[in-house]
Amino acid sequence: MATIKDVSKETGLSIGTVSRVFNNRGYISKETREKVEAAVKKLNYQPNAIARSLSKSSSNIIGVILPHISHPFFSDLLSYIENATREKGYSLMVFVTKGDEEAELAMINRCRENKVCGLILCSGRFATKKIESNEFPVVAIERNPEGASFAIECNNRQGGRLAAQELIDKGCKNLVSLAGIKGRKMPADDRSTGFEEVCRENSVNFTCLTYPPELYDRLDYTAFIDKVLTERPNTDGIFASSDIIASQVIQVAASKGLKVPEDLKVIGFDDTLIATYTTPQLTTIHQPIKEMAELAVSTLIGLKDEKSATGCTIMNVSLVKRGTT
Amino acid sequence: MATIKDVSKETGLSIGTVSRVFNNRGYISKETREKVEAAVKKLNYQPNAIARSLSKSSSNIIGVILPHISHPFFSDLLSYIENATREKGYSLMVFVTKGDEEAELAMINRCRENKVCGLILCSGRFATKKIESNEFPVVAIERNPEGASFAIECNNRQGGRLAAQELIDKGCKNLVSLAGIKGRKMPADDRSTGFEEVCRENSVNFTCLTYPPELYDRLDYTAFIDKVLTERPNTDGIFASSDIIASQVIQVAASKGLKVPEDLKVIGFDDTLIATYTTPQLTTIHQPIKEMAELAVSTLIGLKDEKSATGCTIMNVSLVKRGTT
DNA sequence: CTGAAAGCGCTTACAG
DNA sequence: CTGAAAGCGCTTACAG
Repeated sequence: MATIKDVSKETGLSIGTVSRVFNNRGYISKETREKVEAAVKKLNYQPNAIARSLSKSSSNIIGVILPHISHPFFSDLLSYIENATREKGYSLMVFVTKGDEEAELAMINRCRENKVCGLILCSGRFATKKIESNEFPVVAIERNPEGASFAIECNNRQGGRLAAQELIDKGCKNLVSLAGIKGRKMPADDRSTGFEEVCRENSVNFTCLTYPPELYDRLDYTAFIDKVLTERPNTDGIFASSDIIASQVIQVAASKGLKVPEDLKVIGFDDTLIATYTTPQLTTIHQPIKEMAELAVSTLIGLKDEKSATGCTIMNVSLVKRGTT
Repeated sequence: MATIKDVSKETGLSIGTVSRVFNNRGYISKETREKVEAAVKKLNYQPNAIARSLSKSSSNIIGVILPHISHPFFSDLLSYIENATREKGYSLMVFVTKGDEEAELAMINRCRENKVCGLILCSGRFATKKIESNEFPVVAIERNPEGASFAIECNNRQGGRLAAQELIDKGCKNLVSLAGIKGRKMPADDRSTGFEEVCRENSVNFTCLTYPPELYDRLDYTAFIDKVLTERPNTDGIFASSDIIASQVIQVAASKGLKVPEDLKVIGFDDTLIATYTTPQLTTIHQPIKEMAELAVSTLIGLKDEKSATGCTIMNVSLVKRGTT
C-alpha cells in the first residue's frame, strides 16, 4: 500500500506539499498538482483515514446506536441514515442494544475509542443527558432528551390524535391503545396522550395499555394481544404503536374469528413496508422516517463545532388510510 | 481526554510499560499493574483505538457491504452480523449499495481507507475476484465467488427442490418460479435450477421467470407479478425467491380475486418475520440466517493471517409449512 | 520486569 | 508557492 511518503518520493515534493494538495489547503501551483495527481494514479495511492484521524484528532465516522435492526421502523431509519451519511462523505459505525443501560454505555465507549465525530442515538431506554459534555455531539431520534442534546421526534401526540379520530369517525365505541413500554419513558408515550385527549373530547370509552419491555425486545406481542382481546371482548378499535404490533393484532384477531375491519378496526404507526403486506392492508400513521434520518445526519455534521447546541425538532405525521379501518 | 501519557505521568512509569499492561504483553509486576489500574480509574482513561490501529496498521473494524437494509433478509442478516461482531470485540462499519459496480468499488475503497480488518460482502452483482489480493480478507454471503475468497451460501438448489416438491404434492399443475434477477448471476439462481429439476422429474408444467434488477432495487414487484398472473391465468403455484416477493404475490392475487391457497399456492424463501404477517401466513424455505452471519464473522476473524484462504460452505435449508400451500 | 526510542501515516503552523 | 519539523496516541523490538 502506497503512502504519502511514496508519493512524495515519486514527485520529488515534500510530504507537506503533497498533503496540501490532497487537502486543498493554501496555494499550490498547477504543475505541482498535476505531478501529484500523476503519482497518485501511478502508485494507486489511497489516503489512510486512520492516520488522518489521528493527526486531526477527529474521524469521519458517525456512530449510531439503535435497539433493533430487524424492526421495520429501525431498518428503514438505519437505511436512510446510512445513505445520508455516505453521501456526505462520512462512514457509519453501527451498534445495537436493546436498551440495557450498561450495554449502551459500553457502546458509547466504543464510539469514544473510535473517535466518532458524532453519535445518533435512536430510541432506547436511558437518558441522553448522561453522555453530554463529551468529545462529540449527539443527536437523539425518538428518545427522551432530558438533557441538552439535540432531539428529533415526530409529532407523536398528533399521531395519537389522528388515530383516535379515525377510529371514532368509523364508528368505534370501545377503544384500546397499545402504546408505550411499561416502565420506560419515551416520546412515543405521547401517542397515548393524544389518543386519550380525542377519546375524552368525544366521550368514547377507551383504555391505554402499556406492555412489558420484553415484548419489544423480542418483537413478539401475540400472547399479550390475545390476552387483551380475550379480557376485553367488546373492543372494536385498536391503536397500536407500531406496524409490527398492528400486524400481530390482525393475526390474533383472525385466529379468534374476528373480522378486520368489520368486527375490529386497527391502526398502526410508522407506515413501513409491512403495512402493505397484511390483509387487509394497514391503516397507519405515517412517520417521515427519511426526513428524520436526514435531519439527524445533517444536524450532527453541522453541530461539529458548537457541541453544546440544543433543540428539539418535531416532524409532522399524517394518517394513511388503507383497509383496516 | 486522558492519554497514555497522562497515565504514564500519574504512575511514574514509562509509556511503554503502561502500554504493556494494557496489552498484557510480557511480564508485569503486580504492583505496576495495580498502579496503572488505579490511574486509569482516576483519570477515566480510555485507549484511543485510532492511534492503536495506526501503530498496529490494522484496526478492529469489520466492514460489511449489502444491497439493502430494509429488505427483511438483509436486516436480519445485518442484525446477526452486528451481534457476532460486537461480541468478538470488533466494531461494524456498514455500507449499502444496490449493486452498482462503481459504487461498490468506492465502498471497498472506504473500507481500505478505514483499514478494516476484514470485509463481509453480501449478495450484490459483481465478482468478488476483483477485490482479492488485498490488505484484508473478504468473505462473501450469497454471492458469486468467482475468485479465491471464502463464500457462504445456503443450499439454494435444495431450497428450489423442496419448494417444487411441496407445490406438486399439494396438487399444482402449472408452476411458475420467480427467482433470479435478469442479467445477474448469483447463487440464488440455483433456486430455479432445483425447482426445474423436480418439475421435470414429476413431469409438471413450469416456467422460470427472472425479473429486471430495478424491481429488486426498489423492492416493488407488484406490477411484474400482476403481468405474470394476467398472462398465465392457469398458474396454480408460484415459487418466489424471497418472502417479500411472496407477500406481494399474495396481495396481487387478492386484488385479482384469486384465493390463496385454493386457487393459487405460493412459497417464499428466507423465512423472515414478514412470513408470519401475511394472511394466510407464508409457507417458505427457511434459511439459517443467524448461522450464516455467525460463520461469516468467525471465518473472517480466523482468516486474519492466512489471507488467501479459500472455500465455500453451503448451509442447509428446510421447508416451513404455513398457510399458503 | 522496565525504559528509551523509533515508527505507524498523516496534518499543520512556521519559516522562507 | 514549498520545505522542515513537531505532533496526533499508541506499539514494539531492543537494551538493560
